[in-house]
Amino acid sequence: MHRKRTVRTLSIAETDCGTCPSGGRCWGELRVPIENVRGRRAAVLERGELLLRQGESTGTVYLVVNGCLILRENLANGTQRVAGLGMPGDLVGLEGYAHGRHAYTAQAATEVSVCRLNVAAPGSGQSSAALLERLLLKYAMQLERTAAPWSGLPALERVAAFIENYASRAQVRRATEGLFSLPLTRADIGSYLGLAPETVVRALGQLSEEGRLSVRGRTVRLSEAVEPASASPAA
Amino acid sequence: MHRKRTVRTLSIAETDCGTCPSGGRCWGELRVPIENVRGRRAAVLERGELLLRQGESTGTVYLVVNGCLILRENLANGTQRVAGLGMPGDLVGLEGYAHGRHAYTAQAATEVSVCRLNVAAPGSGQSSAALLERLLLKYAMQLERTAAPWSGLPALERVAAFIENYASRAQVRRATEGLFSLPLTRADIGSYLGLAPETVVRALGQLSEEGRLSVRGRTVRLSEAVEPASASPAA
DNA sequence: CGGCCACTTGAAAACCTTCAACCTATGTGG
DNA sequence: CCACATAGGTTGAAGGTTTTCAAGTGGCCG
Repeated sequence: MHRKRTVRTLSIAETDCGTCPSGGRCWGELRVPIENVRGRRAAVLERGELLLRQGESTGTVYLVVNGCLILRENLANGTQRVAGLGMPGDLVGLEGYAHGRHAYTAQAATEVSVCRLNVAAPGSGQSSAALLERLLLKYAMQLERTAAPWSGLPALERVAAFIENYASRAQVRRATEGLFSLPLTRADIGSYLGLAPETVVRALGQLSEEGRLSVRGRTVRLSEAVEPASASPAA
Repeated sequence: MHRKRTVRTLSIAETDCGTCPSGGRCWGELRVPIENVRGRRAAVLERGELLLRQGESTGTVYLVVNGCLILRENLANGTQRVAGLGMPGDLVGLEGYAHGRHAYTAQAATEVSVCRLNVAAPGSGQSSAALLERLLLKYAMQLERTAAPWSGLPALERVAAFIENYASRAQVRRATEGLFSLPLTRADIGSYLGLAPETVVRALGQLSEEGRLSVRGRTVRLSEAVEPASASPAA
């Protein structure tokens, strides 16, 4: 194909959401009038162009005005998946803002116009309130976690990912040496992961057999961090 | 069972995150010191207690300090699913804040302690910046959408839900009478939904046959809102 | 002790993926 | 203007995984 990989230095103009032709529609059905929010309106991206790339370290946050962005994520095992869409009104680039590094590549699926938002860099304390930054950061992290990384995976991996994820969010490890108690029933886990309870049972059993963890009832012990799995040059 | 459905009026005390025993750990690995954030520390919820209920219309936002909350969602068809977990550092109750109505019921899976945050009601413009509110609202909506509603569904329903979701986010309907162009390949849709491209093809075909929509290539027309499917007394 | 709930296990059925072939539209070069 | 190349789309059949159904175990509490 001949997809243009350029991120043109888009023609940019100061805009005030109050006077923007979209009439604040991008901000959704809010009950509050748009007044003080200002953005930099960037011109249209053509189909195939990239707005940002995974790994890039810009803190720019964009608001999608029109069109559709595909958010593609390169997985550690070399495969790729579509992690989400950027639709009118969505904010894109928050992981870059929160972590200084974009979690996915955003490619225009149609013609897309975006606004670059004027958000102070995290930690600078310059923006209207320090609280704002803080909540933004929180949210970005939460969002990222919610975008379930176990979407297309087989049941075994889904359960494994869930356990790992739970352990990390529960801040296990340091304190308890990987031994902890899972406060969910098999049915709850299944409901969360989109699996039948029986499948959760069998997956846990198999993970036990494989030595990736040990389970007895709701007590789980994680095996040593067997997590690298990254820069392997396999196909 | 004998689960206590009470939300006790918890013993509440003003706290400053800077002097809290958790030492700001709830806020995660942030690069900025916690100074101005204040919360109201609520006492511990016992296992089984509810922090908030789906449909309730309070605008309270909580920060989980310790423990694990299960977020349960009652679906329109009468079934229930686990929509997520509330773990230490997570914000809970933002849908209530954003829409004035909680999207799920939060039940304590372990002993849980939370802080009630002092966030001004949306629209009041009282908080440190109007921008703050706005970003919060945006985020809450985005979060909610990201928590893919098609998690455990069969392929057919997943594709149907995706199309509906796309159409609504693309703000179709009004303008185009349900006729629009899907800017994704079958492979992209599959990758997003965790399905094989062939499965997407077949699902679209079947949805067409069933009259729920019509597809030709990337052109889609939604049928009349055939969405009620709610209060049917079927088993 | 009996009941309930969570958990476990096995076998059959349903579903989805994979593999392979073929079709269609679009754009390129002759 | 046509032939060809390519990416996307479609269809069929085989195989694997997950769900469903059914039965049985174990622990906790009244």
